[in-house]
Amino acid sequence: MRLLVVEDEERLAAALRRGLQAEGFAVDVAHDGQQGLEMARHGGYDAMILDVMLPRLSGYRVVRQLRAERHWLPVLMLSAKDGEYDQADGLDCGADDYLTKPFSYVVLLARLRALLRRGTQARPAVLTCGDVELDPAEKRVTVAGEEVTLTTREFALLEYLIRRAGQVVSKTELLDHVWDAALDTAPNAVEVYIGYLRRKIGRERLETVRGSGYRLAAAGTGH
Amino acid sequence: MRLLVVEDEERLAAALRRGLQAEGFAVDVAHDGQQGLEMARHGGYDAMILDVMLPRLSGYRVVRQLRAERHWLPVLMLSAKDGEYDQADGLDCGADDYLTKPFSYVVLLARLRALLRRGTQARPAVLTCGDVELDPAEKRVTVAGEEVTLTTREFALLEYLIRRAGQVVSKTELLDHVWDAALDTAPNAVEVYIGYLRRKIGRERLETVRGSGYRLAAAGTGH
DNA sequence: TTAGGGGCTGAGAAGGTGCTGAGAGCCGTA
DNA sequence: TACGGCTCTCAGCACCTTCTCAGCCCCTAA
Repeated sequence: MRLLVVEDEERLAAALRRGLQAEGFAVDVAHDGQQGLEMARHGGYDAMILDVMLPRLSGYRVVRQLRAERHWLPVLMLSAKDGEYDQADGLDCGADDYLTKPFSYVVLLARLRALLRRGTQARPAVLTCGDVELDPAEKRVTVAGEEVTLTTREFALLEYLIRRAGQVVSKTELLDHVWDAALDTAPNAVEVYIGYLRRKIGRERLETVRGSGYRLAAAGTGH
Repeated sequence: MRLLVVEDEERLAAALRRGLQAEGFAVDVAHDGQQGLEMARHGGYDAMILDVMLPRLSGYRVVRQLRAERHWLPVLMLSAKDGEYDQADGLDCGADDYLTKPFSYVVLLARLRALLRRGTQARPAVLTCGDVELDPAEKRVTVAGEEVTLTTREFALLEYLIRRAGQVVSKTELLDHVWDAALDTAPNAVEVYIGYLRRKIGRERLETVRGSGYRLAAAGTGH
C-alpha cells in the first residue's frame, strides 16, 4: 500500500512518515499543495493524507482539482481548524474523510484502514453494462458504440438501473429514486418509461421480472 | 435517496427524521437493533445511520451481522462514548464512518453526503444447496448451472426451503411464511406449488416426509 | 387384503400484472 | 400564436399467476 502525505509542518510530516512506515505502508511526502497535486495526478497511490492549510494551493483546492480530473483516490483530510463548517466543506468538496488536529494516531490509522478497505473503484466516470455505456457527467449514452439520445427522465431511469445492473429493481424503488418522492406518480408511468427505454436501447437488454420489477441484463449473463 | 435511522432516543430520532426529511431524504426509523437489522436486511436503503448503544442488539453487532450477510449499504455510526478506541472498533467492525455524540447536524449531513457519493458496491449473498443456487437480490435461480425461471410464489417457496435446507419444513410453516398470513389458503396450495417446483428444479431435489412436511435435499445427496 | 388418510396433479375460474396507443397538459422556441 | 418535445394518465388488451376442486395414487396399519 502506497500513501501520499501532503503536509507542510516538518515535524508532523516526519512523524506521519515514520509511523505509517512502521505499519508497513510505503510513504511519500509532499510539502505544498501544488507538489501534492502533481504527485497525486501521477497516480500509483492507494490513498492520500492531505492537510487543509498548505502553501501554494489549499487542501480543498487539491481535492477539487483531482476530482474534476476524475482521479478518485481516497483522500483523508487533516485540519487545524475545528469549526464544523470546515468539516462540511472538506467533505463536500470531495474528500472521503476528515480529521481534526490534534488527532489521535489510533484514530488516523483506523480511518485510513476503513478508507483503504473501501477502495478506489467507487466512482467510475462511465457506467457500463454489457455494450451499454452511460456517462453521468456528460449525459451521454451509447449502445453497441452507437450514440442514443434519451430524455432527462429516460436517462435518470437508465442511470439508476445501470448502477444496479444485474439486480432486480422494483417499480416502487424506481418511483422513489428516479421520480420525485414528493409527487406521487402512478406506477404505470414506470411501465411507460420502461417501454420507451426498450425501444431506444433494445428490447432484450431490459428484462421484466414479473411481480418484482425490472433488471438490466448484466454483462456476460449466460442465456 | 432513502435512509434508515436506528436510534432509540425518541427525541434524537424525531429530530433526525425531521431534519433529514427537510433535506429531501426519505427516512425510516427503527427503535432497536433487532428491528434495524431486519429493516436494513430488507434493503431499499441508500445509507443507514446507526446508534451504537441500542436495546436488544448493539450497533456493532448490527453492522457485523449485515456485513456477514453481504449487505454493503453505507453505515454511519453514532456513539455517546468518545474514547478513541471505540472509534477504531466501530470502523474496524465494518462501519463506513463514525460520529461522536453530541455531534453537529451540519457535520452529520456532510458526512452522510460523502457516504452517499461514495455509493454502495453491493454484492448480496447467494443461497446454495447442492447444485441449486438462489440469488435473492437478482431473483435468479440456477440448477446445475442452468437458469430456471420461477414465478414469485415459487421463488418465495424455494427461498424459504433453501434457507432451511436439509430440515423438514411443515406445510403450516410454509403457509405461515411463504403465503400471506392474513389470507387463509388451503394447505393443498402448498402441495400444488411443491409440484410446480419439482417440475422446474428436478423431482429428486425436494423430498416429501410423509405426515411432516418437505425437505430440500442437502448438499452431497448423490451417492 | 382392504380401508382410510395423506399427497399429487390436471383442469379451469378469477383476478392480477404489464404493455401499448392515444392524448392532455405544460413549457420552451420560432 | 403555433409548434414540437417531454411527461404523465388513461383505458383496453393479452397473458400470466394463483388458487380451488375433484379425482386418483400410494402408503400404512389393522
